[in-house]
Amino acid sequence: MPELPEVETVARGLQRQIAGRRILSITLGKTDFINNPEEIETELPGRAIRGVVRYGKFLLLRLTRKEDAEEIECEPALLVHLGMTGMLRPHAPGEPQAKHTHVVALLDDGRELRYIDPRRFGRMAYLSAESLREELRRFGADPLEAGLEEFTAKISQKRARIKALLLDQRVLRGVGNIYADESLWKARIHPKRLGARLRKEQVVELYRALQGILERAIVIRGSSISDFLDAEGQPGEYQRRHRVYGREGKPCVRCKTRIRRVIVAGRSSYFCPRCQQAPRGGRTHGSEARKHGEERLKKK
DNA sequence: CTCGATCCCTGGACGC
DNA sequence: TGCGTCCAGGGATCGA
Repeated sequence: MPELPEVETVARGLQRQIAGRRILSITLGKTDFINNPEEIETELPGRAIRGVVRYGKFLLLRLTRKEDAEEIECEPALLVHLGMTGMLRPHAPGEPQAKHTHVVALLDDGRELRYIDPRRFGRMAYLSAESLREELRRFGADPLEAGLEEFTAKISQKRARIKALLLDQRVLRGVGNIYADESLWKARIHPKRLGARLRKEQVVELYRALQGILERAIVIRGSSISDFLDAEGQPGEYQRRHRVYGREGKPCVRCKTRIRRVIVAGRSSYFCPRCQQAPRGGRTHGSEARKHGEERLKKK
């Protein structure tokens, strides 16, 4: 499942592999995950891929054409979200086409840039420079670029659960379920704690944990779960370093307590019930606070 | 503002 | 071996 480290890995690989190549033609398969398939077909051929960068969990392929002015400002781009199972990488000429190949771009060196996505949870859109700017405005700070002050402000002003905040792309862009759980475990914070109720030191811990984990994961090319491969067809290694994600019932590597799984923000959330203390009281039905309140009423 | 529920989609795991 | 069923999950959307 491509999150920030996986998408970063793919972006770097694509940059190495296809930057500078010109697109000769486009062949589309299923297009229900593409905003504007007609424009992809008409606008991409003839354009060169100037560069590939990551933006949150998106891949941004900057496209250029001789007629385009020199300034990057007016260059259009292809925005790609890999969803759960999306893969984007160049294939050698004649390599058999995998099932669920939905977009094929023939490059000027004979290779084919193919988008493969069995579940089609991915997204693709061809955007003008202007609509691209507008689109990207909706997202929060990059967790690797954000300073501690910005991170603290984003987290401690919200009353939502910390797990929901980490997953919310308007708050921070690029964090997904795996790295949210791993960071919370490392910082010893329960996923249901409210952002605004975290102590300052906990926010600092979380900030460091998140950055450290993301950076480490990028170095070893991300986590390969459900067949994730990067732009060079290589799997990542970070899944071997998962401390909580997917480890329900197994002992916490810090304290041996069984890892538990709960649903937070609609996602499986793995945590250690001992290292990551559940919030007191809270507003989940029948809380301690309410019971005390009722008792006090009876006394009076 | 924040929540949960629902939908999208397919492959893989599991039970019989 | 072959069914059927359930589940995974990012994001959009909707109603509470």
